[in-house]
Amino acid sequence: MTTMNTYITTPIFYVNAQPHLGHAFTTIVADTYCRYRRLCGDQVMFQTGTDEHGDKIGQAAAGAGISPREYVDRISQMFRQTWPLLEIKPDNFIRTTDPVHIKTVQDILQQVYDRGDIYFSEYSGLYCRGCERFLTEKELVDGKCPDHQQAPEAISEQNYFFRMSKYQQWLIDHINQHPEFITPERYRNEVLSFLKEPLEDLCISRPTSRLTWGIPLPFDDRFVTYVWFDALINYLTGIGYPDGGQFSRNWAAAEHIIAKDILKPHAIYWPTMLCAIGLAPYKKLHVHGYWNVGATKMSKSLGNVVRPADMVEAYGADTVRYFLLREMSFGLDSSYSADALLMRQNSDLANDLGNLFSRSLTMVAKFAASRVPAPGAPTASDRELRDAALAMLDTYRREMDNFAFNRALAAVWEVISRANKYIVENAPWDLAKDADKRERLDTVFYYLLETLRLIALTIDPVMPATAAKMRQALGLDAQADLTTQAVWGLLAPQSAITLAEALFPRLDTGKPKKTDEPAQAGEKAKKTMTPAEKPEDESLISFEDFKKIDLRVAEVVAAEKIKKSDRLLKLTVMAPEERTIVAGIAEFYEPEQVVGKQVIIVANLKPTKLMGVASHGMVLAIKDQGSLFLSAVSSPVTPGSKVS
RNA sequence: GGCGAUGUAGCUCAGAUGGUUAGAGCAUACGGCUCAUAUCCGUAGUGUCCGGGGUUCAAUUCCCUGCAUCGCCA
Repeated sequence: MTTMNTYITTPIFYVNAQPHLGHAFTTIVADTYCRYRRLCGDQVMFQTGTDEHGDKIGQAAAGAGISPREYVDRISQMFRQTWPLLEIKPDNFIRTTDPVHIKTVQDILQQVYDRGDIYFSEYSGLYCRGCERFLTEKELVDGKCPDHQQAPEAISEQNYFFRMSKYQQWLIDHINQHPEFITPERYRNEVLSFLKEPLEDLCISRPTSRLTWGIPLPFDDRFVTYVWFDALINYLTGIGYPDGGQFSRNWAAAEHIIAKDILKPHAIYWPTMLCAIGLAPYKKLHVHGYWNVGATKMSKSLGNVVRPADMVEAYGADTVRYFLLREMSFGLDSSYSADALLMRQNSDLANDLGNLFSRSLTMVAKFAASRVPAPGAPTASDRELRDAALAMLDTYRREMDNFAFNRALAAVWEVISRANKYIVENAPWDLAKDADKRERLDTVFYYLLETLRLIALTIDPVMPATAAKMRQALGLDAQADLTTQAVWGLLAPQSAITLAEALFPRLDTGKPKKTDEPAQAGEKAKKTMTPAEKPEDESLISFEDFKKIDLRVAEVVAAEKIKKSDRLLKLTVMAPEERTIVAGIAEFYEPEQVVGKQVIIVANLKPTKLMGVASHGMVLAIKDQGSLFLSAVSSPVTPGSKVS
């Protein structure tokens, strides 16, 4: 049997913001899928990394008063340090500032240029610095970029263009001939519908007069490379293109995992670029949806960003991984909330799986001297449990192959539920009282332990630490393997099992267990209140309340007066992402006085419109005897730093 | 404005080439067990399957239309 190769990538993440839930999800999916493929015996290569060039990076670095190099090193490091917290183990972490990547990008540009697929042309239009691209008139709302609330600048410039249009028909044919090229189907349809209109050529350069933080074009040093053309090539660089040992084998097996916001570059720019380079397109593109936070979108400018490190600290890596994969139907949006996570933790993990594991092992310890007993002849109940577990393995594999992690996990949990039922059906505690029923008891335990073994096997890619604990308690090899271990009856009778700690704690939901009568509920609330926090505390807030306020340092990079308003200034700040904040300080500050200042902002205030300008946050200022002073930072810090 | 998707129990969602009682989990109520992390098992519900019209013996499922939400495009 030949070994299958799998090459999985996440996007390289843009270092203009710290890692958040969205980044974490993509990377958890990639890691889980990689672990799953390894379990199936594949040779797997898993790559993630950071994207570090472009306008916004240059600006953010300037805003922080450090060099772009220092800036990208800092943020890239945050990504690199986040993944181990989530039990994510990439084989390669690539950075677009790596010398080998820069060289590869230049080689490819030269090659495509030499073939005549890059040409020089003049372009004039409205350029939005926030988007780092030209906008069409129709995209503007009130003359401004709808995403950045900024009037674009009219720019006329010469640039290099990639003949993307030349490959349009080829791409349409390729997608039609390969139904699984882009999945789920909704995104494939979206791309095909986009391709019904003529494709424009892609501008792939930026003049150094406007941007220097990028890869110089090899054939014209007055320009640097457009970030997407630079970034996408990471997928090749990371596996040794053009002649690294494993390149061709890995490239044929390339599967990219992305969120839906970067569908176009991956589904359109990238395949046409590959075609121009003379390479086959990647094998598959897997597109997932967004995580909303509660009922609203998670966005940098709303300031409701969920940080993976915080989640892990609160719930543990396995719970976070399980929750995200169980809750999201791949391709669709889902919403994250602490409540939903607690529900999963308590119901699925602590009550169902954790308790099943705990009660089973305790009973084997108590009634079978911590040894795996030898099974006797199976009854209908035994066979039913075994068949359910074996059938689950098939469903599990099918759904995992399909990226339907939620369904794969649902199938596993059906067996967990089935096993809990099996215990009640067979009541081992009763069997244990009767010496004549010894064989029956042994059989029940054996079937239970085998089921747990198979459960541990299937959850291994999703919850590696938990699976390892289970395997250890069951006295199994550390190495899980779906190709050899997904059969019934592998546990050796007489082998020892060891009691383990509870797999998952039950967490306090912060709600009373039952909804009592209103009066009683009040009574209860009183009881749980400590004397110290009783009556007079209405004007005091708890530390929990305080923690809700996301205070950060922001650096003002631009400021302008808002017409028809005496009091309002429109500020553009980096915190660390760019956002617009309207501040009522115009009576005290001229726009040019505030640019460059670092101030403290409330970053998670609900956005509001003031004089027609959307404001994403609030600048803190001090009022004193009719004057007003902006909050200040005692020494320069990285924009976006938390204040607490 | 164009194209597309979605709208099912309190919540999150599944589902049927149209056919007698429309499902799961969570939440709720009641009952049972005691091995177990006050866990587990059982029972009980509740739904104008978004509104309106049409096709049909029969539609929640097909068609049209309206409303709502969302996505892509312009």
